[in-house]
Amino acid sequence: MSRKPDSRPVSIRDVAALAGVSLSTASRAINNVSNVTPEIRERVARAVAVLGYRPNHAAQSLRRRSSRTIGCMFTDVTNPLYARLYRAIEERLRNDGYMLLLANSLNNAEREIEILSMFEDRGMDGVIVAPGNEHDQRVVSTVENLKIPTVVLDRDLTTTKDKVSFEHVSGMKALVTYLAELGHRDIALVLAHTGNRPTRRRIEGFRAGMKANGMPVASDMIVQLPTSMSSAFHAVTELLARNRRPSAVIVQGTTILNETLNAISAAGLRIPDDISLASIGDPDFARNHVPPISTVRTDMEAVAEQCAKLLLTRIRSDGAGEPVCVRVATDVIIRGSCAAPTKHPSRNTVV
Amino acid sequence: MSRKPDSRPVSIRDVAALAGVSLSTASRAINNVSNVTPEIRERVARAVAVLGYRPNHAAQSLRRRSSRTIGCMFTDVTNPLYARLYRAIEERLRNDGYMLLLANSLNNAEREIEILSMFEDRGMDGVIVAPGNEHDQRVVSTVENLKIPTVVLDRDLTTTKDKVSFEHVSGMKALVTYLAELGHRDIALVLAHTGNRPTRRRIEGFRAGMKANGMPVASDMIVQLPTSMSSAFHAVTELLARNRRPSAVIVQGTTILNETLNAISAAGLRIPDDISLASIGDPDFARNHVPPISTVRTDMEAVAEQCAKLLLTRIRSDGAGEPVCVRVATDVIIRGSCAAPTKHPSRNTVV
DNA sequence: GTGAAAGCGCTAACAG
DNA sequence: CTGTTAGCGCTTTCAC
Repeated sequence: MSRKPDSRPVSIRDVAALAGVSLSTASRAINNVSNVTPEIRERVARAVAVLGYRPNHAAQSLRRRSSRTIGCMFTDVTNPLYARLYRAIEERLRNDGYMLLLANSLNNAEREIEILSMFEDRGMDGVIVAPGNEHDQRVVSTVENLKIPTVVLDRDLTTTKDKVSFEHVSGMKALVTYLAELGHRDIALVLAHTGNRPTRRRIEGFRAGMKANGMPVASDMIVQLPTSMSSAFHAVTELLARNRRPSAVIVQGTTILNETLNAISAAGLRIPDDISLASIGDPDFARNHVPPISTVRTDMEAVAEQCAKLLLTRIRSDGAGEPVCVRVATDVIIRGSCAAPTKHPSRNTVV
Repeated sequence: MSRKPDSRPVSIRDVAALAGVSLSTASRAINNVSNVTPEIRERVARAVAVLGYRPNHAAQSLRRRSSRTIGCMFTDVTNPLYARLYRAIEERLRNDGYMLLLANSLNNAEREIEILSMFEDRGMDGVIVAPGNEHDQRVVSTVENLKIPTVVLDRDLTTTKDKVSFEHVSGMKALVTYLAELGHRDIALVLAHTGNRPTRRRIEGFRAGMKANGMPVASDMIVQLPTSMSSAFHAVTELLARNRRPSAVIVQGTTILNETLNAISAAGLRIPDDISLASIGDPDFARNHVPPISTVRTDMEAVAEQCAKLLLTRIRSDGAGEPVCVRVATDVIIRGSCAAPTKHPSRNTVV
């Protein structure tokens, strides 16, 4: 049965020998490249099957100068948004035979630089990155100098790399408009304070939405939490205890949404009767919550699709061509957590 | 300045040439192997710096038969537990120069088999896997036949691979005992219905705990939800509406915890005054919740440490040695969500 | 201590 | 259409 003591796994040599053809013919047959007699192709295929031959990936990579691997660098997979995006990218890219290296940068500049250069050293065919340090000059230039196809994800870097960014502004604007049409005027926004694009754009969209609907935005209606881990509970509790309490709150991210729900419940308020709530980002539980939470979300499958397309195109063209910048829409998903504000019966305001 | 048109990146040849030494000496100097004159070492180092030489990973892998890469296969990174574990493993293994390939199996047997064989083909130095299909014979034998160092994570596979498993039983037992000592007798358990080890063991631990404290466990006090995505809200709502409502509920996982919180709040109950709540698994928001949720948790850093240790040992010994099975403790973290049951004033029971 | 040479497993010219 | 040959970039005997 077996001809070798299994010391060395079978190589393409063995296949060629068994099929009675040369090395290169075996290679061609296996890779369906150029013309090979059907009969020979068949013989080689059989030999492959008999021997259980499996190509050596390192050798292929070395020779082809391609690892069929894509590197992903995100701040933290622990963030459900990134987890979902990763899953979607993996799903999309596996169809093309790619596997993914995932590195968490944990927002650390040194580390981001290191990861990026490891990706390069390891011959990634491409990378998808969302550097936490959008403004760190060393990080920015490391990204810029990458010599492999690169997609920058939702960052405002000035770069010649391909980018895919989310349309936060129009989404936020639409959400605010929806709320305005419901009759809300006192709308609060609660989000984490990151210096990055998403936060900036969301605030921008919020402001634009308020303005477009002829509403002023009091500075204390935009609450930026120090870090994404800090307690939104207290911030929201404070918000709800104000003399003039907002009739609607927009909160960003899974963690903050959770804590806001907690705070609203603790305050004895009902959604949407006493207060309307909408979320930026659409964690699974938002849909299953009772009532389900309205959100403004970005379709991660679409994002993944765009990243993949850009990357694959760039890879195939060997990096040639102008940088492309794709924008992915952000949609308002209306569910049951927003309603017309009550005529202040339960508001703290003195009527 | 530059001597080459940058068509080919600099290779170790270039380094050797610039340093005026042979290829092999350059290699030895770079890898700090065998004796090399300090002076030559210095010259080579300088050449490396000047040229910006970076080893070709594919070539190294081919030659060394080691990719310095570990493959991780989990059901779904979207599960916060796996996300945290991944992050911890990455953190631990990067110290040893490893990067990680992450593949989501999505609980699909075909896919698990495919992923595993890709890991093998791609010359992973080791893999850490938690197959969703613990009982699928093909998956099991694929794992068993892997020819690379393997750690099976918290599964009851009969295998000769190294394993690291969580001590669910003792943890659950301790949690139930804690609740019992608080005075609870009607304790419900809500978890997702997976056929896998964690679920089985948790139920086992729950039962053991009840028994040890002289409490009967009514069959309807263990609620298994069809899938982890199904609505725990309704299940818990039903639980709370029972004539004899449980005074304490233990719920498993982030999603179910969320929905349970939602259901309790919707039912107008207070934690821990009206009902005690404890969680299996410790999502970040459990700690930040008001009141903070008591949990039984496994320290993912410890798990990562064990996985890494096992894998590294196995890699260094070239796979030799008996399979090792490590158990990681599961701890009860007491926070504010459990209290002595009230004397049924708010219970549905007719007094 | 250092160099020459072989070869990891594979693909891609280049001949025939 | 197939075989011969030359490397990809690196590590590692084996001589010196």
